[in-house]
Parts: sequence; C-alpha cells; structure tokens
Amino acid sequence: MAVASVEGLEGLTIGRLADDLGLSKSGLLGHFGSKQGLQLAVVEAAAEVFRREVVAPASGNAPGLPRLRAQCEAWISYLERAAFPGGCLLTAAAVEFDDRDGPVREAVLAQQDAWLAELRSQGERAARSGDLPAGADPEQLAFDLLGVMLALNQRLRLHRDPEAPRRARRAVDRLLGAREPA
Amino acid sequence: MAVASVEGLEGLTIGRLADDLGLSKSGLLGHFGSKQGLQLAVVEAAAEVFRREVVAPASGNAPGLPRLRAQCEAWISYLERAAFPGGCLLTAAAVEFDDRDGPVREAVLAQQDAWLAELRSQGERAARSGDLPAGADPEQLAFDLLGVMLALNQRLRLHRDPEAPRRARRAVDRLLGAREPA
DNA sequence: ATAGCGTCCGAACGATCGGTCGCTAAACTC
DNA sequence: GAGTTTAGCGACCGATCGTTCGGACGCTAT
Repeated sequence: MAVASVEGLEGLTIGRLADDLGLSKSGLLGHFGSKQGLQLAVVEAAAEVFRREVVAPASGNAPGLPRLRAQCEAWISYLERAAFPGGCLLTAAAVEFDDRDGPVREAVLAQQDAWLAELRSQGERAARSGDLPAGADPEQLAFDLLGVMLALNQRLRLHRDPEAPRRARRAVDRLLGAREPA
Repeated sequence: MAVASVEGLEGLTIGRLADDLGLSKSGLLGHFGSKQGLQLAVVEAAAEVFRREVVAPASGNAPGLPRLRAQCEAWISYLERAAFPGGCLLTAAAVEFDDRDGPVREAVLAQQDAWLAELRSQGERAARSGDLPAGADPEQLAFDLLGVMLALNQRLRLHRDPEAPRRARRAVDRLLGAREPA
C-alpha cells in the first residue's frame, strides 16, 4: 500500500516489492498469483483501512446528521493524517483506473459507490429529521462532499497547502449547516 | 496527449508512441530528448488546450462575476466533452505526480496555481462589486470550485454518471448565487 | 560546391518488466 | 512416521523499458 500510494497501482512492481519485502519474485507471486491479483489485494486492503479509519470511528454517532458530520470530520482527518505516504490510495487508484476496464476498476468503483451510498443514506436520514438546510438533496450533498474531499486531497498533496483542512471544514460546515455554537 | 490521458504520463511509452506515430523510437526521441522531455511537452500541450477550451472562451465576458460564471460553464463543458479520450489530462497528471519531485510535478503545479489564481482574482473582483453572496471569501470560493470540478471529473470518468454535469452546474449556481431568472 | 542543420533510421545497450518452471524444506494431517 | 500441503527459492523466459550511437537523407545558406 505504501509503495502503491506513491507510485500508483501500475507503478507497483513485482520485483521492487519483492526486494522491499526480502522475498524473491516467485515467492511473492505465490501469494497473489499475478500482478492483477496483487493490485486487487492492495485495493481491498486500502478499503479495509478506509473503513477502519473513517467509517468505523463515526459509526458510534447517532444516524443522520450527527453521524454524517462525524464521517466528514473523520474523512478530513484521514486525508490530513495521510494514512499512506502518498495520500489516499483509493483516490489515486480511482484516477489511475477510471479509463481502464477490468476487475481493478470494478473493485475501486464498488468501494467508491458503497461509500457514496452511505453518505447519501445518512443525508436522507438527516433530511427526514429536518436537520438539513431546507431543500437539501442527499444525492447532491454526496456529490458536493465528494468534491470537498477531492479538493482537500489535491491541495494537500499537490499544492502542499496547510490551510486546506481549514477550507475543507468550512465547506463541510456550509453544506451541513453551521455547527451549533458551543 | 490522447495516450497519456488514458495510460498516464508514466504509462506513455516511447516505443508505443513511436509505433502509433509511424516513427522509430530514436526518431521520436530526437524531438524530446528524453522521456521526461516528452512528459513536459505533453503537459505544456495539455495546458495549451485547457487555455484554448476554457480560459479563452470565457475571456470575452466582463471581469468579475460574469466572467467567473462563464469560466465555470466552460470548465464544466470541457470536462463533459472530454477533450481527451481519458478525460482531463492535467487532473490525471496532478494525481499521478503529486508525490513525486521533479520538473513534471513543477509544471503541473504551475498550471494549477495559475488557473486557481485566475479564479480567485475574478472572485475578488466580483466580491468588490458586491456580486457575490455576502461574506464570500475568494480563496474559499476557488477551493470550492476546484472541488466541484474534481467531483464532476470523477463522477464522469469513474462512475460514468450522466447526471454529473447537472449536479456540477447546481453546485456552481449555489456557490456563485443562483442564476437570474430568465 | 560545400558546410551545416534538422529529421529520421536501424541496431544495439543494460535493465527491468510480468510470469513460469522445477525444486527444497518446513509445517501440518492422518 | 508417511503423505500432503504450503511457502519460498533460483533460474530462466520473451518482451519491453529508456537511451545511445553512427549514419543517411534532404534542405538551406554560404
């Protein structure tokens, strides 16, 4: 995951990875069968990390707006802390494979779809409870939140802008309604 | 540019490109010197396309909000029309090189910075004219607009969601203030 | 006529790519 | 304790990687 987050899933090489692990190429390939098998395993492992770092920590909050808010904060924090040396692996993989067919693309897409569906679901719940600004559309909300996180990721990784998390939090607050004053 | 937009700047290979062009590898390398030279040329050419397709068409509008609105519409349309078979090359390159040092990263970064500065500048002008919703921060606005376009790009390329442009336009309208009723 | 330049070629370089093969040695099963 | 599975090894495969080299061709300017 560390190598793939920097070099990309295609730049992750059997020979290099085997060296890093102190294995022979054939020894490494014994575990994954092929490069594609390795890529799929990496995507699955990265999704597991995402669930552990973002989904799980927020799952303690009440469904609807509170959980949605916690999920966004965990998401921002996850990007800010940079779980992998090259930033969010799934984001990079999504861009790298978005034009290529095959199981890797499917896997990345499935992960993204599941997460966006979860956001939408919490949004719907919040809307039904009247916790969202009037006229809020959960599907649009998921789109907007995705944009915030992609912008945050780019400003962090490419621009190395330390202000980015603040901007992301502001954007989320605007989308979900300003935080209640403490 | 076509190959690089799908396979990435690293996946763009001397041998393959030479074949596509009906050239020998050495004949091709004569023009660019090295693979890095080729990558830089591709980034520069993609930036030129972006200026022609997005910056130029909007430059006829009055500075401030009208031009900003036109720039956003041109941006959305550019992503929607998919100038390259693999979507926006600069977006892909930004993710691919965001963790790598070197001239290619610098070139991509410079292009992004210039464009975001232009957005911020038009935003400032619009704010001074009072054309923006109260309390609007041009820097924040540039961040938010970047997010909208990155989300649009991802929903188009990865999810292949035909609704994405509509969502992007809605998001832009919200950020810039709803369009005046016709 | 000549010199120079830009374009392109084929051949070759060492390195690395993903992947296969047959083997060994340890671990587990019955 | 025999048999089977598992993990890993080294050697090797054809293909491709980026790059270098010497040279050929056509054009232009001197």
